[in-house]
Amino acid sequence: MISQKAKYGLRALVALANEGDSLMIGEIAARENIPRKFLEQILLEMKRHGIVHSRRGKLGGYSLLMPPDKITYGQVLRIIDGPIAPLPCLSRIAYRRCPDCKTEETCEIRRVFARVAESAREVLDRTTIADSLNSPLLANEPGSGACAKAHR
Amino acid sequence: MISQKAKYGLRALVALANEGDSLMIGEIAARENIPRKFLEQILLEMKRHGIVHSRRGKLGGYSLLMPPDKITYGQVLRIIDGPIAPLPCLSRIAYRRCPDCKTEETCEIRRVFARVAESAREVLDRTTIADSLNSPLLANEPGSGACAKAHR
DNA sequence: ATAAAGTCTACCGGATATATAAAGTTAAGG
DNA sequence: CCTTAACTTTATATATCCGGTAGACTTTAT
Repeated sequence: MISQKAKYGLRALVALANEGDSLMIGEIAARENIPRKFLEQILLEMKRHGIVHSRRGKLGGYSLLMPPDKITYGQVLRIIDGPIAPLPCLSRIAYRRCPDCKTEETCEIRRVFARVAESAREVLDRTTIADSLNSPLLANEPGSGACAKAHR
Repeated sequence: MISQKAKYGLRALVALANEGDSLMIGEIAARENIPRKFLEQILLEMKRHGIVHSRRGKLGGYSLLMPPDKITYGQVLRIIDGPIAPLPCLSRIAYRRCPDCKTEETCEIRRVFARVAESAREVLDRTTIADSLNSPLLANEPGSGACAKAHR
């Protein structure tokens, strides 16, 4: 299960992309039904990771720092929820050896979850915010969503 | 990430399948490097779900209640960790509506995670304990692991 | 009867999830 | 320049889960 926080974060990005312009936290929170103060934390975190940009003061707000088709689901999930891999010893961003488990190469269950991780990444790293837009305007260039759709 | 508990549970089942016979909790715990008392809870839970069988008293122990190629990874994970679906509104065993999210059909992120869930199930529901055995004796009938392997 | 196994119930410390609160900073507009 | 409406930062709260331990109890073979 992904966290509520990640769900909120993704929905906020989709809202920003749909708007195509800057939006205030309060406006996003209201539209997407997200607790306002919680959303603040989430957007802050995404800002620190260079996904969004903010302007302070009156007339402030958040806006995307990259085009929607460059922001992948995987990227966002890794920021908010951490590794996608189902085992620490399969994570690319936070590899840790399993403390039990004698040898990694012969671990019976590792092989299985490696396949799960691979197929999850296949979807999450190829699907972008642009693939979730309301108006399917720019979502249909060959690079992104179409590929992910074609593969299954 | 799957829980430590699920990892232990799967490894215990593989150990039982490799042995092909009854094993005491303490023996499994020692072989697989699992805290003994914790393993008790895990095996009990699997017993309640009809995966294993136990004998009490001296000469007691645990043994599999089904052939290893009938026990899927998905089955075990659902018992120990709960739903495989990344969103509650995508779970088959524990469906819950997302409390936020106005309409389920148009939820932008739901479609994406539906594909993740599908591909995870594709692996986990087709892979069995038999696919993880040491000796690849009976692991090669067409029904189970071979199919999962062929698909990617 | 006793030793050795599983069974049951309870508990515990730390981490994580989901927020909420309060006290700043910054910038626009009058 | 001062007010206001935004974002920022830090702290706090609370509930739940995770990983594990403890101890008393029941069952069975010898």
